[in-house]
Amino acid sequence: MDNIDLKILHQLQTDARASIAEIAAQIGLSEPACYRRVRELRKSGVIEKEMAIIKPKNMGWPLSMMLLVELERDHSTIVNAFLSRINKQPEIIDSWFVTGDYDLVLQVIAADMEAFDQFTQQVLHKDNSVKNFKTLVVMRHSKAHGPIPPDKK
Amino acid sequence: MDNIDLKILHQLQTDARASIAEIAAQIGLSEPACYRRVRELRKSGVIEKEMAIIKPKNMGWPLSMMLLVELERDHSTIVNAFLSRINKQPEIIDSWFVTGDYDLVLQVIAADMEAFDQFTQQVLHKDNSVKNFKTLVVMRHSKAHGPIPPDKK
DNA sequence: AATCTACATGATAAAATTTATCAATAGTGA
DNA sequence: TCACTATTGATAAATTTTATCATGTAGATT
Repeated sequence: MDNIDLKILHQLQTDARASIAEIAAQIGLSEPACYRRVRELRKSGVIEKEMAIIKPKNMGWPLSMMLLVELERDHSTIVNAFLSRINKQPEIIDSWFVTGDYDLVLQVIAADMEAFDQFTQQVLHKDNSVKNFKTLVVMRHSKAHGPIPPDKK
Repeated sequence: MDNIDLKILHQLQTDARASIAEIAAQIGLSEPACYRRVRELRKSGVIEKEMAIIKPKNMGWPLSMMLLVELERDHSTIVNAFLSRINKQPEIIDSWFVTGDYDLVLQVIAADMEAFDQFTQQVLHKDNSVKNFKTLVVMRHSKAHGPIPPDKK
């Protein structure tokens, strides 16, 4: 994993559909050499996946929330069970297990407020592992999926 | 935007490198027809972009934080100015403007704690728009970029 | 110093995929 | 029924990805 790889990764975070030829030109490398690096980055798992980014509202999910969850206990077995349980919910599109004033940050999408209310009832209120949670309604996703810079500042 | 488009979008969120032929087969459509739909979805902006997903730690950013920020004032001009200012920071890879107990949720990456401390000094403490903020240290990104389901539950 | 090995590179060619062209089909409203 | 529009499928051309092979460079060994 050298500087060239980092540049490739940065490029692919901006546009995963750029052709190998374009990337190769950008970083001054031959096409096959660039191709092999990209292939290795994919195979090794450094590139987790390549995916389309779509605004939830454009797929019929106009509401987006950030949930700050506090759990009852910190025991890892319980936490892991809880995480694998809730991560099955398709409405939860991102979930971060954190330490600080809360234990979990969830990004949840919903078709409407009623559906969101149902979600909280079934997934959170019913669950004994949840002590409480706060809902932040997303008004604007003001910066989305910024590319991770190749250099540390 | 019909059901077929939604299925295509779901597919592309799982794997943006699937060939048109694969997608077409999956949803029972000819290759050219499928191709044209994908092209329109891209052109119309429904597909915002296609990008590689990479864990920050694999690019030399081992630390990840969620910041819960409270702003001094709600005036939209001030808020917008603040947002466009901080969104320039490459360490901020996602930023949600929300309503509730906080005004802003930021995902920030850092090479180490010292760099993170510097970041908060320069970007947050120095800024008059910031009333205060809480830091949640990410221990695990337990669900990442879940695909947005094509149907509303 | 010479040589060997491991590894990444570039040139080229083959395979696969994307994209354009065109004729045919299905659905709409007059 | 008859145009009109929009979408489709078949085919072919253009582009891109991928494989093959020979070359070159750096580090280790004799």
